[in-house]
Amino acid sequence: MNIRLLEVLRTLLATGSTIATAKAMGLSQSGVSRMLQQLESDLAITLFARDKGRLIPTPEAVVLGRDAENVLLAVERMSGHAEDLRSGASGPEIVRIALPSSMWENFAPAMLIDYVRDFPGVRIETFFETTTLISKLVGDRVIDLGFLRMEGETGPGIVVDKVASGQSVCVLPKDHPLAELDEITIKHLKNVPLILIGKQRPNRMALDQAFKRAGVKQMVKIETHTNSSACSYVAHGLGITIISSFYANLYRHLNLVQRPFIPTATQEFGLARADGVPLSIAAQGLSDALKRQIQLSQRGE
Amino acid sequence: MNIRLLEVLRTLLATGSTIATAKAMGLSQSGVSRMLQQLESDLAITLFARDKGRLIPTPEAVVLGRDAENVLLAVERMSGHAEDLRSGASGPEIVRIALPSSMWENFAPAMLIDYVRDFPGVRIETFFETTTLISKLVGDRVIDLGFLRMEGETGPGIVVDKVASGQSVCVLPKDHPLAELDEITIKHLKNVPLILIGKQRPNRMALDQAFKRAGVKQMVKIETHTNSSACSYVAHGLGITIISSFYANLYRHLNLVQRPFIPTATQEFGLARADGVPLSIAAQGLSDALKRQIQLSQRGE
DNA sequence: CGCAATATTATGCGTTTTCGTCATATGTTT
DNA sequence: AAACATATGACGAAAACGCATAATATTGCG
Repeated sequence: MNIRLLEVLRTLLATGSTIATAKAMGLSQSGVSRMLQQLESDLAITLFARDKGRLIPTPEAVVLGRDAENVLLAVERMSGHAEDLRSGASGPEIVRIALPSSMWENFAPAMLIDYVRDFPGVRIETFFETTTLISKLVGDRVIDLGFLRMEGETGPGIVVDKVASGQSVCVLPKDHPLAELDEITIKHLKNVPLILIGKQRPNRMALDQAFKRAGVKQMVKIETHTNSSACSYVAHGLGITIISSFYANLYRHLNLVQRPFIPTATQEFGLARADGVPLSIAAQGLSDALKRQIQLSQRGE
Repeated sequence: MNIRLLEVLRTLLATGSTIATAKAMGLSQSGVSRMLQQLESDLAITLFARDKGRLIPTPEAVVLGRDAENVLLAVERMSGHAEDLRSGASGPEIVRIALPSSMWENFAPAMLIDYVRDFPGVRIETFFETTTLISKLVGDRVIDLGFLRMEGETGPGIVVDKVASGQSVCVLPKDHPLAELDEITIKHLKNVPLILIGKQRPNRMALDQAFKRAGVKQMVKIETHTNSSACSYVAHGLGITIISSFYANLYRHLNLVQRPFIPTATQEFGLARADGVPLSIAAQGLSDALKRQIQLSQRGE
C-alpha cells in the first residue's frame, strides 16, 4: 500500500483517463497505467473495467476510492501539523481527566464538587471517551489522568493504579421475572431479549463463546457501545444487559437490579497517568477526589 | 510521505529503540535508523533527541505520532474494505445509527421503544460519538444514519436532512439569581463560574470573541466536551453553561431552567445518510422514529 | 574500581526492488 | 486518416533495504 498509488486512484476516478491523470500528476501515461495495475494487484481487486480501450470504474473502485480519500486526508492533516510544528504556538493551569462516557451524569459532577472545594482556582477539562482512547490520551500526555478498565497490556509510558473492581452481572428491571433469582446463568437467558456491548472486543467475544458452549443462541436486540446506554435501554424495558457491577452500581437510580452472572467474570479498573511524570498538586488532588467518589459509588456492593 | 515510514514512527514510539522496532517489524536495525532519518528529513522535524546513544521522543514526535496512527488506521480500514469486497460478506439485517453522546439517557431509549414496535425483528446498533466522527461514520458507510449538528460543510457523499433547530441559551439551576431574568447577556456573566464546551471549535471561538468584544473576562471553571456533562455539572451547582436549547430541552428533568442568551445564535441539526444509497425500509423506519422523538423532546419550546 | 560483556545508534558499501520514462503496439472513435 | 485511448518491452535512476562494523553508553562481576 502506497500513498502515491492512492493519489493515482483518486485522480483516475476524478478524470476518467490515464492520460489526464498523468498530466494532472506530472507523470507519464504509462506510469499511471502501471501504477493502476500495481494497485489492483496489491488489493487483488479489479478497480477498472477495460471496455473498448476505456477505463470504467467498478463499484469497488468507488468504495475504495473513498477509503483512499480518507487516507490522503489523514496524510494531509499530518503534513499540516508538521508545518505548524515547524513554525511554533501556550496557557493557565488546567487539569485534564478522561472518564468513560458512562460516568458523566452523577459520578463526574460529584467528583468535581468534592474537588473544587479544595482547588477553587484550577480549571478542569473533562473528556468522556472509550478506554482505548483514554489510554492513548494519557500516553500522549494530552491528559493528566484517565480512568479506564484494566484489560491486559497498557501502553508503555503509562502507569495504572488499580482503584476499583467489579464482576459481571445481569442488569434487569426490578419487575423482571429473572429478578427473583439469586444468580443468572446462560440457560436463563434463552429467548430473552439482550442488549449487548463491546461487539468484537475480547471480553464480548468471551461472552459469545460462553453462549456457544452452553448451546444457547443469543437473542441480541440491540448492540451498543456504552454501559450507560445499555442500562438506559434496560430501564426502558428494551431488554436486559450483562455488564460489570462497577457500572451497574452507577445506575442504581434507574430502578434496576443486578444479579451475578454465571460464568463468573471479574473486571478491574484503574487510574492511568503518564509514567515518569510527577502529578502536579492539582492533578493529585483530582486523583484523590476520584478515588473517594469511587468508594462512595460502590458502597453496598 | 510513505506508509512504511509511518509504521516505523508508530513502532518506535511504542518500543523506544530501533532494535526493538526492527525486530517487531522484521527489519534490520540499520534500516530502521535510516528510515527514521528519512522521515525526519521529509518532515524537516527532529522526532527523536539522540541522548547518550538513546532515542528520546520529542513532543513533536508525540503529536505527529498520533497523526501517523490516524493515517495507518485509515489504511487499515481500506484494507479491511478490500477484504470484504473480495469475500462478499453478508449477515442479518442490522440498522446502525450514531447519536451525540448527550442523547443516550432518555432520547435514544424512547426512540428505540417507538421503533421496535413496528420493527421487532431488526437488530439495532447504536453509537454515541461526536459530530465529526458521526459524519465520518456516515461517509465511510459504517452506519446508516447519523444525527449531527449542521455546521458548514459536510463531507462529500453525505446528505443531511435538517430535522431540528435550537438557539443558544444559558442553562442554570432553578434557584440561580440569574433565573429571574427573561434573557441573559454577556454582561450578566461577569464573575459567574462557567462550564463551557467545544473548546477551539468554531462556535466556541465565536462565543469567546463575543465575550472579548463585550470586554468581559470569561471565568471558566470547567471545560468539557459534551452537552450532557455540562448540564449535569450545572444541575450539581458547579456553574452555568451556554448550549443549544435543543440539548437543554433533553435535560429538563435535571431541575434546570434555560434563558435565551444574547447575542443570539441559532443551531441546526440534521440526520445524515450516505448520498446515493437508498435507505432500507428498516433504516427509514428508524429515521422516522428519530424524527418523532425529536418533536416530542422539543415540545413546549 | 576496572574491565568485559552487553546494549544502543549511526554509517560504509553493496544488492535488490521500486518507480518511473521513452518508444511502441494495438484498439476505438470521429 | 487523424485523434484518442490503454498496455507493454526495455531500460535507468532512485529508493529501500541488509550485512558488517565503528563509536558510545550501560551493566554486571571480580
